Amino acid sequence: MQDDVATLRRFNLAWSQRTGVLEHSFLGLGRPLAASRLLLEVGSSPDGASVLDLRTRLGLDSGYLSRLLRRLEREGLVLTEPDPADQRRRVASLTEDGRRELREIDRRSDALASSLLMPLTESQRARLAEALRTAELLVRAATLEIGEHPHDDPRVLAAVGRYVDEVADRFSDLDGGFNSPGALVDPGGRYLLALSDGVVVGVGGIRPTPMPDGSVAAEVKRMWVDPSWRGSGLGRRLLEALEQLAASDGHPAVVLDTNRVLGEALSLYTRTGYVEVPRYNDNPHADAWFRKALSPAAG
Amino acid sequence: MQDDVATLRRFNLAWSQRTGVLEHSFLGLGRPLAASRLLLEVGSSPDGASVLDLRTRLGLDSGYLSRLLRRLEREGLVLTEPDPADQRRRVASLTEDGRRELREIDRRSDALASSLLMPLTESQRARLAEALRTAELLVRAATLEIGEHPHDDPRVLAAVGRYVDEVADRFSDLDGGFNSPGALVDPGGRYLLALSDGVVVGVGGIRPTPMPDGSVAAEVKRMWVDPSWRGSGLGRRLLEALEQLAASDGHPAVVLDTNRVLGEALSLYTRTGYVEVPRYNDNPHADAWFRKALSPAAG
DNA sequence: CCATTTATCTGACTAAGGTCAGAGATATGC
DNA sequence: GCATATCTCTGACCTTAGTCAGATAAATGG
Repeated sequence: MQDDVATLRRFNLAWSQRTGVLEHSFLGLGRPLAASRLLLEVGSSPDGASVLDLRTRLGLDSGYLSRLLRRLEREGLVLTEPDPADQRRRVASLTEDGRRELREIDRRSDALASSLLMPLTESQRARLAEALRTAELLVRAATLEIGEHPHDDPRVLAAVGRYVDEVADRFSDLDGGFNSPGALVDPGGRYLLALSDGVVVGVGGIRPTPMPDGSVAAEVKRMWVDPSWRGSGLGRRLLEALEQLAASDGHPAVVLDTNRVLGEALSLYTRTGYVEVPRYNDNPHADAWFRKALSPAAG
Repeated sequence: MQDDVATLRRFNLAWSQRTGVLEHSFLGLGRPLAASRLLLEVGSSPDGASVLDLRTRLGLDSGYLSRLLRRLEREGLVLTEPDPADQRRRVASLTEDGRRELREIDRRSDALASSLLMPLTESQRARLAEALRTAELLVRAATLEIGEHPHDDPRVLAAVGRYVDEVADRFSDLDGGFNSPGALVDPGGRYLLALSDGVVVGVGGIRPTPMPDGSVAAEVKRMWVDPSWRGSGLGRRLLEALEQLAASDGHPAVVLDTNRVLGEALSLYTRTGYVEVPRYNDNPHADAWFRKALSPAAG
């Protein structure tokens, strides 16, 4: 661990010395860094962003943000108009000049990144890119936020939708039951989202389910991990968080069904203490059923 | 290449968002960032640093630097005294309090790096550290400076010394000829250093050498790459730079001797166009001799 | 309809970061 | 020994970054 800390710090020093330039190149366009960042943020959503939105995303004081916006307006790069739905709010969007400016910033950042890669051979570049991909995934994994969200949160619905799309791809005979949006999430269930920089990269839910013996257990449903996040241990963390949720609801056990085609999932369950049990439901796409008892103290 | 540029930029964004905090934690000690950086820089050399030195290393305006130093002096963290060798100059060094403060900054940086690694499993941490090591090596390789330095530059002598130590380890019967410092570098030779952040990570030289056929060729001598830099392509780049140097001196060819024990070196030579030739000197530790003709236009 | 809350903006203020023009002292070249 | 260059410092000045206290206008709850 101490070695890893030293490695991280050494890397960070070397990296920031070389890419600090990259950040400051925004200043090369004769604009303070904060203004450039704001321009980027306004441009990140195609239909503009509300001032409130920008404030939370950039973490700026409202007075400061207001002045920065005035500056970009004076430069003719953004346009702010009242929000028709709520006249107190204002939405900022890029002008044509603003979009051009954004492309220029993008071009410069690309050029700088290119100049850093240029001295390397093809195979070195590939090794570097691979290392950076790995490092990014793991650093994101380390700063992931797993939290509960209401069943009707649009992000929950969207994530479950992606889960269903994937399942539908694997079991092509499956379509009927999933076509109505209401069937995707259970209003009686509780859902967790894994967010990385505000982007949903994983979802999972539990819902109370009657067992053949008359008891009620928490059933894990709709567990999905973004393809680019597989192998990062996120599935395991989601599962553990769901188990905690179930325990805090007083459930004696967690159950789930799966299909043996999904090898990774199967091995996750057995590795984390699940034991195979007889069929407890009539899901036609399942061919394996698991159960894990929860310690009553937990939660 | 375009993909690699995008990967680099994505990584940089994710990384700087998470470690910007790390930088700003210096502010946590109630001191502006510039003052903390100055403190670090003063502390980096045990005997203190001249104001001139600090100015070039940090790239600061002399007036600004002066004020920052006064501030640290007021806080009792550094002490500046006139340089006995040149009374115009002043050298800044840490006080006992300054060293304590530096340790505190170090401790905090460690704690922050730890907190980033904490959520990861042991194996994830190891993977991340490995990726960061690779990325650091390659990024350093991309920003390496290879340049000529006088044969009596102390850094050249030190680097050649390390080369000799290593050779002496491999050929234990070798000691006599190398013991006098003067024998290590040839005043008639030209030497290249590879510098990463000012640290020597490789060396190589050429010197005119008479060939059996009466012509004179440039002989590559004292080529050495820091162990942590092997596999980064540095050897090849040094060799190419030496060839350019030889060509600019008007030499028709580059020659070198080596020993078959040094497999990596051997394969570098054959890969880059060297062909084996008969013995051209009486080096008792060599058992292979190579030659590469230079195109007269080059240089 | 009125009190309260919400969203944005303006004005006043502060610290940080940095530049520029000399002043003053010391070293160096001739 | 004198002109010139070098090194550090102070004073004046500027922009950037950010905070805080209201003012204003629109929405919301009752």
